[in-house]
Amino acid sequence: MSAAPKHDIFQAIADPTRRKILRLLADKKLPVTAISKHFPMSRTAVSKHLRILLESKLVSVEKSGREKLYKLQPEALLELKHWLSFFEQFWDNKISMLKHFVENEEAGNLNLIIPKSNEESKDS
Amino acid sequence: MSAAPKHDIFQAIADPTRRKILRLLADKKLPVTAISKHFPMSRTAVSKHLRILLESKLVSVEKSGREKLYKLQPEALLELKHWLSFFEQFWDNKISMLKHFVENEEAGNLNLIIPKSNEESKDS
DNA sequence: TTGACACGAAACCAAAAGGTTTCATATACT
DNA sequence: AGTATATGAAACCTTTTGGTTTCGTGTCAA
Repeated sequence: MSAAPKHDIFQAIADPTRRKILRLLADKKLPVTAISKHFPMSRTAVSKHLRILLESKLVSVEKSGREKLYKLQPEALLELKHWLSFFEQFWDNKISMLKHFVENEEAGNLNLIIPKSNEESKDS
Repeated sequence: MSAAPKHDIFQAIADPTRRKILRLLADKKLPVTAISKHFPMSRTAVSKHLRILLESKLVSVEKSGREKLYKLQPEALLELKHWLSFFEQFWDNKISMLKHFVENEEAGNLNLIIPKSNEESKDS
């Protein structure tokens, strides 16, 4: 036994409930009971979703007294990001190309200058 | 009728077969039979996967004689990208923050200077 | 030490997902 | 005209998924 993940990240985020859980955990660590307040289903059901998120490393858990605090582990989304980056190459917009470059250089030799925007940015 | 999607993009990419199909279509338009050559399952099964990809707008189809050519529609992945960008905010690396900025400014007031890299980038 | 709370495991169930085979239809080839 | 190719629809089957309820265990508070 060991790291055979059983649930990959793509499966993990396929379910809307699980995506919403991830959003909730972005704010702060939460125990199961608190999380399940946000859903029209039993605590046990939410618990099962959390197990899947755990298996795919999207959350971690930490015991605190009689509670178990679940915490977002956003780094796990890197795999998804990487997968996406392959396709960005095909959608023909300069910004995406820039980002693709940044992705692959991974914090290499890149200078960035962000001007202090004293002008309101008009969208479009 | 109409755009009630039934299959969202998250579900669509949850299946490994469908992800592989997307990769194949990145190279070029292909008919079902050609695609199914790459998989240990029936053409009909692949056809069903394609229907799901169609429903989520990840591919489009174009009739050509007796064939139907399936084509990648990478823009559909924007939704995924957008979803991801929310979480990048939480993963603490400067590059990701940069990309988050780029994302939200949408080609706004940003100066980028990419030096001609005469030095090999050592991955740390 | 007794009771209340927080939690996951187990057994169960209905519906959805992912396959199969068979069949009908449209197009192309000769 | 007649045969071969390309495809999707239909009916069917099995496994997985997402939910339920019930129960046992650990922890905290009196």
